[in-house]
Amino acid sequence: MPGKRKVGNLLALAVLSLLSQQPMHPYELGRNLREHGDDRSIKFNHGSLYMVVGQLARAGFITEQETSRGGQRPERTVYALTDAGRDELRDWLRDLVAQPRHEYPAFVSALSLITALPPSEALSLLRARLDHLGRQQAGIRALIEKSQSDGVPGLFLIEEEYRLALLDTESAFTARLIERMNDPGTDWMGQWARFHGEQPPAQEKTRSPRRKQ
Amino acid sequence: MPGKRKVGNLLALAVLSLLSQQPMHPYELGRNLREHGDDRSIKFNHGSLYMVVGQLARAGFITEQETSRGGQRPERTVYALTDAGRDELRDWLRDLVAQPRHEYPAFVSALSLITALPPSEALSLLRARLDHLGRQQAGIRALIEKSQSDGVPGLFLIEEEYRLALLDTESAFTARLIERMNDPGTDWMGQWARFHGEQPPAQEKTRSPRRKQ
DNA sequence: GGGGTCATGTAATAGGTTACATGATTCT
DNA sequence: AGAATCATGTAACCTATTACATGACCCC
Repeated sequence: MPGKRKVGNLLALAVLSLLSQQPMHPYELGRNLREHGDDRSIKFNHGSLYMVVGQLARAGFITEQETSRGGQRPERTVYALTDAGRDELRDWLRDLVAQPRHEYPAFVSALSLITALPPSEALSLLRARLDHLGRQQAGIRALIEKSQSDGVPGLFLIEEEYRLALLDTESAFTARLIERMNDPGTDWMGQWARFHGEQPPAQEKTRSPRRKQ
Repeated sequence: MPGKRKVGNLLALAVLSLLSQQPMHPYELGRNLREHGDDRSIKFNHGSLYMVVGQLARAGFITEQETSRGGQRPERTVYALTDAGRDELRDWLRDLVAQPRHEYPAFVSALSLITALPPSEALSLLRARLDHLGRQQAGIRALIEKSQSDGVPGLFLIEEEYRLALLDTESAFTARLIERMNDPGTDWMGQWARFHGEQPPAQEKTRSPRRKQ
């Protein structure tokens, strides 16, 4: 429903945002993204950056401003935001904040197929995940505390706080899943064992109670 | 770190899983994915399906079994899982369950750049999001209840429950963010207003307290 | 002064999405 | 019978990731 953007990669949004502060050449964009840790929130790699900059230029959101300054370095081009680019930045961001969209986290996929594993193995894998999650949580907590003690205003930590909240939820869910599997009251292990290894029945899933036949 | 898979698209995992139950031709795979609502957990579109099937075949995880049955329909090819494919399915799934990996949800990106919007606008956009989230939550709750009353075992609803848990977290976080913005004690709106519209300072973000200079 | 790594970018390849094509079935 | 929809796939086009290239600076 939300009409396609000319340039869809979120990396482009970060580029627009940086250029809204001052003109830069691509490499500088990359440096800023890394230094400010934006690459934790937005997938970034060298190649994609140049691609995205090219797309933005073709779409008229940014323009070359000057070119080939500096001694004998390989010809760098400085880009600046256009008015259209400024509009796109605002509009895109508005959309992103206001409109949640359906996403596909890997763990959702994993859960939807997990019954293909034998139940006892699934249990131990879930325990391993819980372990790793704990480490990640600790990492983010440390990061937040360090930033705070470095005087970074709380405003600039919200995305890490959000990420942490997601991790907490995932941990809690995983732990609860393990419990439910072990709880004989739910008979999950029984169902699981019955489905596992049988051919057709793993079919009968979520919706669509098999039309009449 | 986790060595690249020959075929990386999660849709391929779903294909392996379906073929582990019985051989099928691609269109049938698609029908099953849709009918069982797997397309809520795994991104799916017609074109990608054929691509992925091709990749799996080249990688030796599946093979053509028979071809061109049926009257004058356009030549359909039935694929079956190979032993290598069965191994890959298990191994991939194990990895996916046990190892959480860094992801990039759109809302994290949005939060990391949200200060580019004027604070009052951000507030109303967040309220709008909260609204949409509420609707999505209601939708999933309804789906789960309907499935339960249709007799679908709880085991097959875990991925929807997990998704719901994520939504709940996002809602709570968003609501709390709105509160904190309105709380004069935090002075977020003050900081925000100061950063917003100023050129360089929106720089000073998360990590890296600007090396000495 | 030669071996790394920084700075800067281009090109080749692989991956994924959209559009196109066409016989069969069903609806009105 | 013509329109819509299903069934089935191929091809064209974008996007994104990896690999390649090369002068400058920095370290011991």
